[in-house]
Amino acid sequence: MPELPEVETVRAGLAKWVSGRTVASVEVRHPRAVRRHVAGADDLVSRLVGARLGDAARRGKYLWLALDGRDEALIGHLGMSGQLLVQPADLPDEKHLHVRMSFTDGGRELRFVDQRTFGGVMLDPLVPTVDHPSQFVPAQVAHIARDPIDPLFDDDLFSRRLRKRDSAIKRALLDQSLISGVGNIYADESLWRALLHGERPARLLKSATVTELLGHVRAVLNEALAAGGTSFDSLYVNVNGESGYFDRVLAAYGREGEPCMRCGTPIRRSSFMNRSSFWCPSCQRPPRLRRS
DNA sequence: TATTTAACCTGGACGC
DNA sequence: TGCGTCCAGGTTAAAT
Repeated sequence: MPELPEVETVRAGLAKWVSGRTVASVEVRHPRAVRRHVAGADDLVSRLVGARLGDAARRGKYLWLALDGRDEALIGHLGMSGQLLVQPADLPDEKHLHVRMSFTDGGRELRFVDQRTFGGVMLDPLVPTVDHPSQFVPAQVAHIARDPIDPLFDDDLFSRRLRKRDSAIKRALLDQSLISGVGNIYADESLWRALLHGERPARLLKSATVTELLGHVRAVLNEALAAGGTSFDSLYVNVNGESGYFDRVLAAYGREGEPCMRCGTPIRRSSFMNRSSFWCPSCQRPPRLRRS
């Protein structure tokens, strides 16, 4: 599942293979893949053809390529199963190929492939960021907080905002407007490392505990980034179609019934927000007062 | 206003 | 073999 390390791996691939190239043609094969481009597929195509793609940027799980000389960017979001692939034009179409983009140099195509179509691509105007107005992000990304490996991420601000939340810590970690880039997998891994149960109320955490947790979040993300991301079912791949291998070192996520790597207690799975949480009942003690 | 829930979607796993 | 059901989860509109 694409979280920050996976999206960053894809961004680096786009910077290498796509930035600086001029769009020759765009084929939208599935309208749902461009549903967030409100002006429609035809508008997306007409505005992209002839545009030169600039630097590849990312915030949280969103990535985008600014269009040279224009105040707008091509946004991509991978959702849960999206892939942005750079493929030879003569390679057969993928089963779930939804958008194909060719370039004037006649080189490899950019393809958006998505089994579950939660992701998509769109064009969006660039707007100044609230905290650093000299920086620009697409308008649809403006509400997304910086991610913890962003040099401009404000640790103190995050701690203050987190400890005002009247919700559980895991729910807060998944709130992209508070901290971006963390999904279900890395939230569970970070909480396991920090010895924190995900149902612990955020507002009762001490500042030092939040600082320690943030350190674990950063460590997990950086380790996953170095490994090229996580892969469980081949749904996540980089632009060349290769999978990461961070899943080999996951300590909690997906390990229900297996011994905790720290204490040997079987990892437990519990229902959380229509998905699952994995945690050690010995290392990560649930709060005494469960939320109703 | 702040927080929580449900819906979106497809294919693999599983039980019968 | 075939059918039905469950599950995975990022985002956001709708509900509370």
